[in-house]
Amino acid sequence: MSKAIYDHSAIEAKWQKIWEEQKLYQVDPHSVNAKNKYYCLDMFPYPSGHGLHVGHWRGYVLSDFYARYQMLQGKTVLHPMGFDSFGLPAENAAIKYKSHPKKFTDEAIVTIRKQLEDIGASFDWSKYLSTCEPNFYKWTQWLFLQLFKHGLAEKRNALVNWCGQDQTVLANEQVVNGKCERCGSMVSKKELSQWFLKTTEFVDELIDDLDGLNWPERVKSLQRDWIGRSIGAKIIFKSDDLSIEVFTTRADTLFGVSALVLAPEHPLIEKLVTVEQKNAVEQYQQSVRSKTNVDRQQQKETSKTAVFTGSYAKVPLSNKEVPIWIADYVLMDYGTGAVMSVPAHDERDFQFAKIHQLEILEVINSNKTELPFVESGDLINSDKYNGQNSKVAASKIIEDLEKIGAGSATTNYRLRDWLVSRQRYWGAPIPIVYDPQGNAHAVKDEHLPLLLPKDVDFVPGGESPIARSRDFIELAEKLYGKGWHFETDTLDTFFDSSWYFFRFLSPTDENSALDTETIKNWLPVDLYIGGIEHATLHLLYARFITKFLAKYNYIDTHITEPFQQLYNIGSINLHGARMSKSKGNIVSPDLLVEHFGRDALRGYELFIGPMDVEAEWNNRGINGIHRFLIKLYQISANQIGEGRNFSEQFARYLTNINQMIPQFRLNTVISEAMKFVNSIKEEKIDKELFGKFIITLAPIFPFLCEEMWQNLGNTESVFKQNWPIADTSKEKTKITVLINQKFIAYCDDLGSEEETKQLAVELPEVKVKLAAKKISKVIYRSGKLINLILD
RNA sequence: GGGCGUGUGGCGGAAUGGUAUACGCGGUGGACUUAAAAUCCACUGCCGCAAGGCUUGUGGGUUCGAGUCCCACCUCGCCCACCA
Repeated sequence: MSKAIYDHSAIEAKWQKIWEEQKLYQVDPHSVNAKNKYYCLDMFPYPSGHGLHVGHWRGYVLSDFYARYQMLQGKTVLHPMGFDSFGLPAENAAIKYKSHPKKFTDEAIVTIRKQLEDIGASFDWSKYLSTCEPNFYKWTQWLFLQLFKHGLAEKRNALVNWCGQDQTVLANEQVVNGKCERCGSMVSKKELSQWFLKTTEFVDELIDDLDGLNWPERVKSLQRDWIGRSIGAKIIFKSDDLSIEVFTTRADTLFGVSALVLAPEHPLIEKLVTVEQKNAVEQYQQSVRSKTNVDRQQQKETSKTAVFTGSYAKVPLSNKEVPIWIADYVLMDYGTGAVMSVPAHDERDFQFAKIHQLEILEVINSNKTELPFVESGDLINSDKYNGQNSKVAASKIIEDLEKIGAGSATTNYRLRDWLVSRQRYWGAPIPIVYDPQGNAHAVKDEHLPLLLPKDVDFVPGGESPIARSRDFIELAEKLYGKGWHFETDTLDTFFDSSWYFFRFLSPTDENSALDTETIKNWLPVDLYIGGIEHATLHLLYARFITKFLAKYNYIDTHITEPFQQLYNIGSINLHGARMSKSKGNIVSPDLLVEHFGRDALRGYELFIGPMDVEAEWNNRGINGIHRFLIKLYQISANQIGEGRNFSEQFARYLTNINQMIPQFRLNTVISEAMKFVNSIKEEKIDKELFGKFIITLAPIFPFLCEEMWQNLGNTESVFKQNWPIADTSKEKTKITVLINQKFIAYCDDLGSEEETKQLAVELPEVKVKLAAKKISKVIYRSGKLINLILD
């Protein structure tokens, strides 16, 4: 038998070129029947100067598997790729090297695009887009203006998150444990006038529509928790003529209130504080102000610092007088910034009351001796509500409060509006122009894109770099008149990525942002692949934008969700840590590709372990896949012909992988393929059967499979074929014979216990074990096993 | 503190309640080679010369049968965290 040489470099170069010439992956989205489409999308990358590592490959290989698999299922597959190319890293690099962010970005794009092509993924590059290009951000600006026109983009004063390192404000979602999500430095609070998008307008849909999505439960619950819906009541407490509003989820415990507690920043404090307490209160407020948010939150149970205002408030319905306190465990930016303290039935209030010697009155009956008792039960010490169940009592109390104008049922959310202004250069300018009186107006459509000015020193200085551009100042006056000026902040780059998946359907359309008809056919995305780190960032923003566009008919109103199925790929680690340039534990794919080939690396990325969990990289593991490919190639070159009938093995293989593929179990798909190949050994295999086998492997090993496919005499691409149909008709039913739980042999399943037992006891292996012993019991499971229990 | 995971050979990992350790890596021995690499073949959970016994974090339970289901505990990991 002659040795065929598996020359991966030659094979890969050959098919890469041919596929490109044939435009194998290019689709015309306008011509496709919606039923037969498959939109497969990767979270598009930021063009980092560090290039791709083997961890990045994993996601792209996975999405490419499904793109190609769906082609073989007869679907028209859209699998586009582009770059999320505005953002801080390029700008910071430019400052460091006294260059321009565009230059860094362009260079990185060239490198990464080359690396992406190396993967051999089925990207349709004709749909390419890059968010920093004017032909994209023109429409990003347009989108912002649509939000503005519908009153969903608004400039307002607010206490916002400020990153001193990056010299810009951040959205709530970009603050992680009090630190900047990008640079890790401490975030402080600043009162600033900023642009907000009203994500809270869609808050209920953002929670409720999660139910219909095929997303990992983990991500759904992260979003639910982030949005944080709590159903409860607003209750108004009177202190002389002042009204203090609190939010509570436990209106049933109203008769157990022993104090009102306000956040230190609460605006009513000034009016509430008595002369005697003035000094103490001001000192307390001062001490809180000097704490960072993290310090403030890290105290938790250990200490509940607080100060008394000297004033009292009346509890509605009971008319009890309770003291008004100030404590920093109450947060100004949640609810109303004030709470009613019920020590007997709330952990925090209990600690607070113990430290400051407040009354602890039980109003829910519990058998437990230990307080606080936070569950529901029947009311006690609550006047006419005594004996009622707390759930019932809560709604009754709210009803009664409503009658006297002292409260109402309400729902409170943790989600805040999305702050999108950034005081940095490398982003899309916010397309707003101010008249001489300072009123905001939309930049006219004919002036879009409002280009980023070039004459800018973009070293950050707390105000936006483009405010210092002469060109930008002059342009505003030229277009709009004397005294007019543009907004000088830029848009959060998450705004760019919140709509890019629509633009892939018409990336070069100069007349409109959205191709509504095509979007109607192609959205939602069928499979979206990326890391879990965007659970409450990008994925939330993209859902918001989609809901906005659907509500106002920019897209078909049925498309209320952007991503039907989401899959989170587990990270690839080295030495126990996620690969990153800063940790210095990067494995580059380039040498592996050269040595083992793209197919082998693709296969190993999938073989390394389950797709949704982290995996530890081991360079040597790729050997196994490479050997497998060599074996495969040998068979295709030398062992095709009349020989043993492998149709039974193949049927089993196909049945197994058909189950595994929808569950993303691609590591075991490869195992199954290896088993099948191992069973062939040196024997001949039927050409048609082997061809079917090649088709099933083509999504993983596209280059080699196309080569083998065409070497078998086929002239059309393997990706134009149909996925084989599993033939289960020939499968014989063999079942396991056990004696006292131990495996003994296989035997035919005759369908009934009696017949099968007769057959089983005649097997030589069974006869030996049985000897003179008596069978006391038979357990027969049709199609599975027969278990003979001996005395 | 709350939520969600996880625990199987030297390693990555496999196993609709039915032969635990598939598949691969690594290792050992052999073939080929002047030699090496590559490739191929055999063996490779643990104890034992063997027969045989033991083994899925620990302890219970359900079952003819448990890595898998139930209860309790331990380990490690991730996320959220004074959200009223």
